[in-house]
Amino acid sequence: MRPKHTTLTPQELEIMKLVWQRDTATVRDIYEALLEHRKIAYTTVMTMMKILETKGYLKKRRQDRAFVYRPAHPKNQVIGGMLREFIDRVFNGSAEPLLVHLVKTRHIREKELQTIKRMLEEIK
Amino acid sequence: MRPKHTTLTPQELEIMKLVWQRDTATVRDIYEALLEHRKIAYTTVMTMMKILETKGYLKKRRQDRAFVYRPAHPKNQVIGGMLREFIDRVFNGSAEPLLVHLVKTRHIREKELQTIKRMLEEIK
DNA sequence: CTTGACATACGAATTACTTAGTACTATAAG
DNA sequence: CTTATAGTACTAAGTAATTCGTATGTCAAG
Repeated sequence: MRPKHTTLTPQELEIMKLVWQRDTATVRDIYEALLEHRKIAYTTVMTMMKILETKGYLKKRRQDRAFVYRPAHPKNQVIGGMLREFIDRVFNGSAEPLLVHLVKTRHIREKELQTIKRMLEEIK
Repeated sequence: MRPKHTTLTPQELEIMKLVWQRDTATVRDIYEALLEHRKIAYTTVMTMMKILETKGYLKKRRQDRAFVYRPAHPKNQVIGGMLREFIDRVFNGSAEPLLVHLVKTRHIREKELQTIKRMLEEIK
């Protein structure tokens, strides 16, 4: 048996990103946005958004004939959860080895270091 | 159709971690290690390791009656790939918003900042 | 030689994820 | 009123991931 994803699956995430961007969106809105990047059927988007609703990531409200969806949780919270899950699964819960990778692959450079410094200062 | 995972799935990762730890391992080695944390069948482990071999993550060699497996690629390389895929998928390829999350959730503190600083110095 | 332990090979079952087709309904245009 | 349009509901189907059972073979102990 395959264990259920506790966080967003790749396709779900793709849709959620678009909804967060718009704050409210219809199936058609998302369908058209996705179409710019790849072939996809309208009903596929509908199914995904229905799933996202039953999973508690989207709320819907009827407006005229169509449903208008909006995020049930802020982006930061959901993405944060995904990051936490990733760190737990891949790095056994500690961020430091993750940082090592980021530095060695040059994802972190001086610029990003300044960002971190500034943020740490602000928190204090 | 669901796109094929280019990186390790959760269960595959769990096994790979144990193999990297040991450098070489038999199905029985991994089976016993996994058993300490959860109920699992011997053949399940065998199947997973066979899959990992066909996917190119493990190499096997017969020794007496059993196969001895060893990693086909260093841990750093594979984990690095997973991290890259995650950053691409979740943060559209840029590490900075990831860092923002790490700071805000207190995964990065002064200690980790020093680590980064030191590593950046060494690379220069 | 027989039997038990242990290994692999093969295949099946279940659930999740992803995609999309068909049927039906309601509104709007002519 | 009829028809085209646009929406939802329902169903189905294919692939991937995960788990494990059964069949089979080999070796060593008694």
